[in-house]
Parts: sequence; structure tokens; C-alpha cells
Amino acid sequence: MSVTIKDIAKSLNISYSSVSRALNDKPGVSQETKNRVIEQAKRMGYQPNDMARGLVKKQSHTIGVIIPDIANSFFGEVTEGIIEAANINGYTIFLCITNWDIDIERKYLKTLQEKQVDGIILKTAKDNYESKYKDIITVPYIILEGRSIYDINLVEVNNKRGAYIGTKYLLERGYKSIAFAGGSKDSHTNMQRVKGYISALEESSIKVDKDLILFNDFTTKGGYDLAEKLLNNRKKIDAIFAGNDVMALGVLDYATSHGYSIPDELGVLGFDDIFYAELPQIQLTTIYQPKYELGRYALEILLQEIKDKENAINKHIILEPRLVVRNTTK
Amino acid sequence: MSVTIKDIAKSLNISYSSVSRALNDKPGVSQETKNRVIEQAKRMGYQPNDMARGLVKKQSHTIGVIIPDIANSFFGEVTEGIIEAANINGYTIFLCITNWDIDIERKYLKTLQEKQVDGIILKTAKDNYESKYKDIITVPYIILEGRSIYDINLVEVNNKRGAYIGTKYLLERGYKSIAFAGGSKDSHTNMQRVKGYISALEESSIKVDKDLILFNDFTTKGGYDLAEKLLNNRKKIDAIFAGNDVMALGVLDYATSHGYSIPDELGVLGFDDIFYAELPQIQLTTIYQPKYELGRYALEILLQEIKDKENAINKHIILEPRLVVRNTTK
DNA sequence: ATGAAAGCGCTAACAG
DNA sequence: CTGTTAGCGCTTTCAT
Repeated sequence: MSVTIKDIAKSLNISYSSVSRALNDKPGVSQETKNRVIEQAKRMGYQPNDMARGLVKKQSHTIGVIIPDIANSFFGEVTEGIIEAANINGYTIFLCITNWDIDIERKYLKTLQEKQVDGIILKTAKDNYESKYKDIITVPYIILEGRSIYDINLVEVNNKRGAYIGTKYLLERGYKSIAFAGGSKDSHTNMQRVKGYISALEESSIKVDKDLILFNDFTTKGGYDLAEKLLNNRKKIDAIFAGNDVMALGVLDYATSHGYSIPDELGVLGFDDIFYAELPQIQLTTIYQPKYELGRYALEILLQEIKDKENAINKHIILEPRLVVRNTTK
Repeated sequence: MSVTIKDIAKSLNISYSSVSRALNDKPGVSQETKNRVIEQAKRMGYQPNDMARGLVKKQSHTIGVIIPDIANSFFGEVTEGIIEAANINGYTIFLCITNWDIDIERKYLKTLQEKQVDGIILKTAKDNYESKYKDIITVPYIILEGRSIYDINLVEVNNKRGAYIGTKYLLERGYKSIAFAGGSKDSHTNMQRVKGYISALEESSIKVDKDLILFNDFTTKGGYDLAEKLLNNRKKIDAIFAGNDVMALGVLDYATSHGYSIPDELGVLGFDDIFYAELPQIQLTTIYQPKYELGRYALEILLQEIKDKENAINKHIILEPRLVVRNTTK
């Protein structure tokens, strides 16, 4: 059905290795036959078969990407960074979504390797699984935003510093009693943010009150519920640092619908700077993460390792976050 | 380096065709050797090579998906539907992002076919290019949300009806002078929405005023600028139907920051029902599109054609939209 | 039930 | 410069 180099060799009465050489711009063909081959290939509608090529060259120019959720705009932007960088480098992406399910994740890991991907970019559904994958993953790979282990490549944002900067800022603006409405306790990222928050308080000699540090899902509802708990505490709270922007939205929802005036009575700070944080109706003060760059670096580091697997050293890239001041803080 | 069926055949002193049979659960092997093979495969850490398999079976169990933008949550959700359906059916997705660039789109089309995808799901950057692809695309494919041509598979939402329902609703709620702040004139989808808007007006014997139908980019800024134009018209406008939710956000932004009270003085209606339309701070009345289903159907229709290429008939799936009433209309 | 062998489409030695 | 050949890892047909 589809035309192969053999077909075009036959039609030109030359050997098919010459065709291969001509098509791949390899030395060893006269300019003349080269031209004839190229023209004939076009005329016959020849399309190279990358599987056959990959089989002999042992590389697919394909990267597997495993993330928990694509509808979440944070991962959406990271993925965009990955894909664009891949495109520039002539790689194509297999995208896999785990829905935070560790079994699906493991299945994808297997499938991707059977498909002969040249490498894998992985955001685990559970950070503590990373180390377990060392034997399972036999191709170069890199972890996106996870626990840092010295012998695994990693790209992440400096979460601790981000939370430190944010807390510091709230303090400067005069907020006295700052709570932390965090996400999942299993999330390494999240716990780093807690550490940053604590270190800022300690630096200002403020006693850390464990009752003001709560955890819940990384969702809008998670934020809403924590706000309810925190604001109905007997302690007076004048600011809430949310585990991420989506949670901050929930905090905002509870606070405004229960009569708290923002930012004076209550300051709210998020983390991520997702797209809708800057909507005029929201204007959330937050910690910006370089999402696109996160993706781009992940791919580029991975490519480096793929290209020089022999003497590759493990890399640990840390991108710095930034405070973005909007209207939910005074 | 990696272990093949030959290796495990050698280690067991049997032919490698037997190994293949055992591993693939094919008849022609005794239960005993089968067990031995499977066990040995596990012990040696055997991973099948899908490229080699694909080469002989002439199928990759891989689908190419080409969309303009993944950070846009509309496409994000559609993609999620595609990927989950693919996962269920044992297919993996090559995701390609065109950034609305027709040249990148064409390049991806080529790459995907060289990679031997079994089929392609395509949302074109420019709707009028669909027909030009008939010769270029040699595998089964399906268009997502585009112009409808009888001999090409298509999955779309009934945009005309969606706009009709929306306009009808605005009329019922007492709005008298409704403008349409549309997206790109090149977008077939967009023009269908205009048609629905017009048909609702005509049905109510309202004269269609061409000055109230404007076009711009499908972006927040696009909506903002159109709102400015429309509201500074000499005509009194009391409702704006935006081309999509992102534009509606822009309309909302302009209107509120210029003192229009919503929904009484000005009603605003969107299209899509993207995630943040329902945020408490936004509460946008809009036309819901079944995005996830759109993706799921696209994949399933495509799979049908792949599986029965011979006598496949072209399909044209139209999903119905739904009005979602929130707070930007009275 | 098992093995031998051909071949998927291609690249890369090796001869000539 | 060109052709012949082997082989990537696998499935499948044909003998045995």
C-alpha cells in the first residue's frame, strides 16, 4: 500500500541503499542520482517509516511525559513548555495523564518504555514513589517537582523560598497572625512551602502556632473548608497563605461570602500564579512559578542526558519564584 | 543491552518463535513451556519492543492529536477526554500544539504519519484548510470542531443552536438590545454562533443591526476592546453575547471598571463554560459545551474507522450545548 | 507442539 | 559512486 524505498529503487532501477543515502543526505551518491531519487520520492508520495528507522537506529525521537492532570492550568502550562521545547529539538511527546492514580502511573511507565521512548519526564502522583522507580525505569528520566534525591535528575521551583518570600511580605504589610492553609501532607512541594512559611515567622521571632497550619486537598473546596476552620478559631487571624492558587480561590470564596473585607480585615496569598489569578475579578496576590520554563528545562536536561548518556551527571535544577502583588493583600 | 525474545529463547534452548507464541498467548505452545517462558521473561526483565511489533503488524496503537493551544482550558478538557478514552482502549497519544500556526500544523501532520500513527484527531488552526488536507493525510482522521464536509469525519457542538438558545434566553429575560462580540471571522464555529444569534432575533421579529455584531480575537483583550466599542456606540445596548467565555471575561472587565451594573444595566453571556466561569467571583452565565465528551467521541469515532477501515462510512457527530444560568444575566 | 525461515522498512557495513 | 548483505526485534507461515 504505502510506498517504501524499495519501491522507488525499483522504479529507478538502482539499489535501495542508494535511495536511502540520497534521501538522508549521506555521502556516497552522485548529485544526479540524488536529484532523481528525491524527485521520484516526491512523485510517488514517499513517506519515511520512523518505526523502521527507529528499530535500526535504536532511537525514536520521542519523549514520554507523565503528569497527574492536564485540565489544571498549572500542568497545562508546564506541558506547553515541554512540548514547544520538544518541537524545537525534533522530538514528539507521548502525553499520559494519571489522574493522581499510582497504578495508572506505573502502567504508563511500562507502556512508554515498550514504545521505545528515548526518555521520560515524570511528575509522580505520590512523591515518595520516585525512589521506587529506579529499577523500573531503564531509560533516562527526570522528575518534575518532587522530592530531591541526588542520583535522579530533577527540575523544581524553590518552594521553600517562595513561601518564605510570601510570608515575609505579609509580615511587612502589617499582618500579625498568619495561617497556612496547605495542600496534601504527602506532597513534598507542599511541605517545602510550610518550611518556608515557618522560617519566615521564626526569623521575625514570631512563635509558630501549629493550630494555624492545616492541610487539605489542593482544591478550591479544600481551601474553602480550611478557611472556615481557621476563621472560626478562637484565635484572631488576619491573613491566610494558601497552599496554591486554587486553594486561595476557595479561601477567598469563604471569606467574602462571610463578610470578611479583603484585604484589610483578611489578607490572602496564593502560590502558582495560574492564569485566572490575574483576572480583574480575582486579582490574587500570589507567588509566581515559572511554569513554562519548568517544562522547557525538564526537556532540555533530559535531552542532554539522552545525547550523552555515558558520562551524564545528575542534575538538579532549581528555578526561583517571585512575589506578584495584586489586590488580596494590603 | 536490553533483553529480546532471542535472548530468552537461547537461555531456554527453544526457538524464539515459541517464545513469541508463549508471550502473546497464541495457540501452539504447551502449557509447560509457556509457563517457563513467562517466568524466564520476568526473571530476565524482558520488555517487548513495540516498534518491532508495529513494524510487522503495521499498527502502532498510537493516535496523533493536533490542537492549537493546551493552556486554554477548553482544549485542555477536550484533550483530557481524548486521552482517557485512548487509555481505556489501549492507545497512546502523541500531543502536538500548533499555537494557531498553520505551518507548524502541516509539519506535525507529516511527522505524525512518519511516526506511523494509526489515526489523527485534528483541530485546525484555520478551518478552511480542512479540505486541503484530504491528500496530505493518508491515515484515518477526524476533525474537531470545524467546517462540516460530508466526506470527512467530524465531531462538533451545535454552535448555532447554542447561540440561539442563549439569545432567546436574553430576550426572555427582557433584554432589548443585544450585541454580539464575536471571535475570529475565520472561525467556522464562531460564524455558526453568529447565525444562531441572528436566527433567534429574527424569530422574535427583531431587526438585526449589523453594527451590533463585531469581531475580534478570541481573547480576554479581544472581548475588552469590543465591549469598549459597543458601549460607546450611540445605540443603547443592554446585553452582550460574547463569542466565548474568555472574551466574556474581557467584556465583564470593561463593563465593571466603567461603572456598568451587571446584570441589570448590562447582561453578559459567554460560550464554553470553562472552569473559571463558575468561580464565585465570576459566576458567568454561559452556554455549556460538553468538552470532555467532545474529546471522547472524537477518539471513539476514529477508532471505529481504524478498526473497520474497509467499509467505514463518514460520521458527523453533533453534541448539544446547554444554557447555564449564573449571575451575569438577570 | 515446535523449529526454521521469511519479511516488515530501514540503516550501515562491506565489496566492488 | 553504487550494489549486496546483514540485521534491528518481532510475528507469522510453513514444515516437521
